[in-house]
Amino acid sequence: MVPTHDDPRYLRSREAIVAAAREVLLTHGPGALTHARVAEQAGIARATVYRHWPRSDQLLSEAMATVPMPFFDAPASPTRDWLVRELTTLAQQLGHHDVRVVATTLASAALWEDDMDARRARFADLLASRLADALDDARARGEVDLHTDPRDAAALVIGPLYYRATIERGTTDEHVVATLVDGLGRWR
Amino acid sequence: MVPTHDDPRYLRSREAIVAAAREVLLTHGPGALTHARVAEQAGIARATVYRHWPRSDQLLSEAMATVPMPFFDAPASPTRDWLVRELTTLAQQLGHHDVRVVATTLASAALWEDDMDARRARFADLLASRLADALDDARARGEVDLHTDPRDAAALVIGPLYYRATIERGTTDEHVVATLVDGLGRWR
DNA sequence: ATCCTATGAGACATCTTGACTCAGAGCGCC
DNA sequence: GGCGCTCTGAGTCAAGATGTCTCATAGGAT
Repeated sequence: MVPTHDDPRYLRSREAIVAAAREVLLTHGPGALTHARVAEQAGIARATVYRHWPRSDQLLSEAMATVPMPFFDAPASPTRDWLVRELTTLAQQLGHHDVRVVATTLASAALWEDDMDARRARFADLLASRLADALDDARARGEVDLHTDPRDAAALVIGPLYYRATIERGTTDEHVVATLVDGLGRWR
Repeated sequence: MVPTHDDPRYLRSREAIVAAAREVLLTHGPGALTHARVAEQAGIARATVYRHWPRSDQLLSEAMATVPMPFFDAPASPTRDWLVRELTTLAQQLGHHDVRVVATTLASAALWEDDMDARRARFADLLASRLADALDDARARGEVDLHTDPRDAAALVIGPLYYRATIERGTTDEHVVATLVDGLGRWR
């Protein structure tokens, strides 16, 4: 009666579809993400794809969810060193094609689809919160005198990396990361 | 024999198509930009749209070109004041839906289409060059000691505004702009 | 071995896409 | 005003895409 969803055949198809959707998204872009194309890439029947994800925007959601996006790790002390490490990692991840695809697709799709916008909001909020918390903590410990509101910090330090990666299509070096961190406030 | 291209009928159709394409792009997104939809929006025959722009990516190019994008004006002195003015304007323009649509569409489409990537590169280079030139000039006049390479300045100051507008979907206030400008170097 | 469920293969109607045709209207020119 | 020329509107058409449905069969639980 009720669909099981733990049938090995079901899970196998599901995995094949997700992997194929991911592949299509990353190599041909969100515009190429159709049921037919995913079925072909996965080597399964078109009807099966429809059974799992009836609408193609769900397919896109799923495909995007499979690409690991950069987040801030748990803060460490001293906060300045932690922040430099995290931003360097983030800059490096933004150098990867997969991450750029998902980031730009997210920013673009969020303007037209509600669930994509919700995903964007969660993503932005998570980054901003983690950074703000770490900075609040550093400030409480007297490690830094901030020049700005901690909630602005994400835009201030991630923004340049993001712009560099998606608009200028280049990489960000260590020196720029250090400049960004020092721009947040006076570190002791 | 040879198509004229200054026939009033031709120009009228062209204008109607461009306006309609712009409208469709801005209200329904690049995915909705089809010949049929543009024809309907423009109130003209579908075949006419094909005659003017046979491929739909050309339609997208045209539509995007109709939206005025922010650039830096000619530098004024003192450079710091000019820069604050320009960045404030830029932040305000990034608050407009039209500009966000074109910016995110550009970043996204550039990953999949060569001419979009060329457009992106021109856009990024123009912004970076104008800013770098203005900063070089300010440095030569002794107005500023830069902390970074002037070619990095665009990412450093535009990046946060761009991130704020497209990922966090918020506005940037004057104080943040001032922080950004002061982060570039020591102004005299 | 038996039953149940998911899949594969295909049929099917419908919609979309891009090309083409042709009559008629709009425009430049005299 | 009248005469050509060219562009447009409206429609047709074939090919392909899209979404639904059916049914035989294979995979897996018991």
